Amino acid sequence: MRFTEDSVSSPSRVENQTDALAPTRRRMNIADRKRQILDRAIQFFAKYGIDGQLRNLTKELGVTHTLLYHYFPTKDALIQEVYKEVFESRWKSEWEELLDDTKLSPEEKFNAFYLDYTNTVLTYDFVRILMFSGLSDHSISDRFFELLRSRLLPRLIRETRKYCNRPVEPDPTERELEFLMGLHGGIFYIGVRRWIYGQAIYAPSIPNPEQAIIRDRVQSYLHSAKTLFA
Amino acid sequence: MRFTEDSVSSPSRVENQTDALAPTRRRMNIADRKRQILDRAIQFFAKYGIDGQLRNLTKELGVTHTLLYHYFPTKDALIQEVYKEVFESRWKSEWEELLDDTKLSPEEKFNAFYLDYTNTVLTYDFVRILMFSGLSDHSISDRFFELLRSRLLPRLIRETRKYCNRPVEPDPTERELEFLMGLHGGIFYIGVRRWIYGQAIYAPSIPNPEQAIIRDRVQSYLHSAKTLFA
DNA sequence: AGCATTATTTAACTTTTGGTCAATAAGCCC
DNA sequence: GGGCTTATTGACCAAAAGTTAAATAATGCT
Repeated sequence: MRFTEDSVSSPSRVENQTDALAPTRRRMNIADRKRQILDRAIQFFAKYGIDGQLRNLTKELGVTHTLLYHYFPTKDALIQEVYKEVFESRWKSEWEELLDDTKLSPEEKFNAFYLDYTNTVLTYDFVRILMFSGLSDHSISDRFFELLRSRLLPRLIRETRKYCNRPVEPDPTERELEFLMGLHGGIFYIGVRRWIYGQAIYAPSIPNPEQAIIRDRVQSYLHSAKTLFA
Repeated sequence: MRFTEDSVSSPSRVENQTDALAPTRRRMNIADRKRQILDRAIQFFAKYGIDGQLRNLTKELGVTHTLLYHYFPTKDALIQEVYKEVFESRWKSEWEELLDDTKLSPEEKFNAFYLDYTNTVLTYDFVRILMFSGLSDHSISDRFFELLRSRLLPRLIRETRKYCNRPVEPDPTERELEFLMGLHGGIFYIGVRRWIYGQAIYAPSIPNPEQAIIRDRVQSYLHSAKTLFA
């Protein structure tokens, strides 16, 4: 009922065709077709949620919904592959390298990391599918947060401490982590506002607004950490 | 398919009954029943989303799904009432009064407001239904954000400026608003983590953790605003 | 050109699910 | 306690939506 899928795009089969009139049909390479289905499924489920109907998804592709069963045994299997694709294949190992770089200052690292994180993760597909999956079963989204928790947060805390001229050794305290989550959540919320609540974020008066926003918040976070954990 | 509703609670009709054996049934006062349905519907749709099935909802109430149509003309009408209830009846006019209070310092106002806001708005029902509604059609959640934008944000910016000893008159700049949204989003993200991603927030090592977390972040926000907008 | 393979479609099945309506019975009034 | 009102139910409908199986035809190979 919700997530209406009325205005799906037309079949659009007439592409790269010599004869534009003939209803050019089928026979696509199996790997390409699977790839095409998966790509479209990501957009589709991001838009309509996992309750979106297969018949509408395939209508966007210009094929019959039964064709899906040639590539995925069940709808749920397709969705699992969508999750896998979105959550796992978007993780950048460069982030860890960046945060471990010895030539950058903590502030530079924070700025660079969160700018790239924003551009990579805070996309329409990612934010919405993460939200849909969390709402239905957070065991799926857990895998992504586990990466965050184990790979990124410790490094960000370490850099915070370096910025504050504090010793790096002991494990992050809960208070430190929560304070960091304030920054992190505030940035993630940018994606929520934009892609879920449909709010325009970009302030026209600010040049390069995304970067400026992050810069303000990072500076605030680091500066406050100095006084907060003194 | 998603949002499985298998483990719904049993009918549980045997309550406040003299004869516990007899399958005690029907005839509830019409206002009470409607109230009861609405309350349960809020919980239900918060848990399973608006695609949750009426038969499962009424199973939790111990009645047939057709009974709903005695109180609500259609499923959508019920959902609209759920939205109305969740979004409109939880708005506290006290928040505006609190922020306008002349006897409190800006910092006290921020702390008191966000603590109460957290306890009122960042509930299971509210956060999830806001998210579900945003994902399906943000025209609904817009109403809530409009309240936020027109009633709360200007006051929070005003208090920020007072804290910074800056003039209150001109309209909030986009940079100021975005910086405030960093705080606000970080706090809302507490609810997202807890109620959508199922993550435990509370740090056992911190006494009264919710208040402490907010205090840290508010102090950071205000303090940074001073240097940021100098 | 003809044939074999198999991607794709057509038709059909099944379950789910919102919704309707007549039948039933709980509670109230006299 | 008999009857009236109406809350509640049970049987049923139709459309939606996942899934299956057989039929069709595009493509590659020889």
